[in-house]
Amino acid sequence: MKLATWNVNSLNVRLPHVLDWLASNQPDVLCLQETKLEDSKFPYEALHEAGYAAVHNGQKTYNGVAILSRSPLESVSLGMTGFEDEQKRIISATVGDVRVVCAYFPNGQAVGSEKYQYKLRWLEAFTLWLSNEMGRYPELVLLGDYNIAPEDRDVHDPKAWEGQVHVSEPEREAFRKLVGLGLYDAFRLFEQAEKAYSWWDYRMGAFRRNMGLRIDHILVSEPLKSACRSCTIDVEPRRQERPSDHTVVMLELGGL
DNA sequence: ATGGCTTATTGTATAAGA
Repeated sequence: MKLATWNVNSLNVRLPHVLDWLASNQPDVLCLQETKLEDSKFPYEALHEAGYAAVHNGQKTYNGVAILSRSPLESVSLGMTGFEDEQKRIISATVGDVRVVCAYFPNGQAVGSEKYQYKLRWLEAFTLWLSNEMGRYPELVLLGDYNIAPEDRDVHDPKAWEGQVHVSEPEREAFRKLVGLGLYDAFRLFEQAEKAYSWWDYRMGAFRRNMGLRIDHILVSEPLKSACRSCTIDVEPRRQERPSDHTVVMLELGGL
């Protein structure tokens, strides 16, 4: 079973990229973030023609998450309980025996800002909610744009980024608490090349110079840990014309 | 150098992303 996550930064703009990527890579599941579409504008038909069922939790202009799957998506749920939020950041569904949670974590804008406070509150509520979900669904995968680089090795220039949003200690602590529920960063289960990132700023030729952050992650629950066969970042989508600023992270699970 | 790109909005400048 092959699962992947991709913050597409507008599915309206990136639908051709997504269709190309699906055709080339044939994943079983693809999670999308920042679709920036109302549900009524979601391209169900084009994805169906490509062989994928889809569920979407979207809104105009901002946020929006979707799960695409070649096999049926069951027990779909939108958002999380215990946290009132207008922002559409979470969608979950069961595929086979695996619970798939697709999330677009808040950006946080700047340390100390209102959006940063919202990010920390959201993280606390999300961790509590996910803990309960893991009780209900032991085989769980959490894929998405976490907007947190968990360690300095996930940052191209840790000194320049020190204390900034995405790497600040409260955010990293929240990430560790999430992992502390009994999850594993699938990317770090395997030997990886140094300077592996999933996002690069559009400006300053950041991609060309590999000035990036690893902020898109796949966490797996304990019962799935031994099923992990590989976890890789596919930089190809970032090389294309008119790319998203994020690229794809992929997980292969065996024996499922 | 607080810029630098990209996207969306009933736009022609502003907000947001990371």
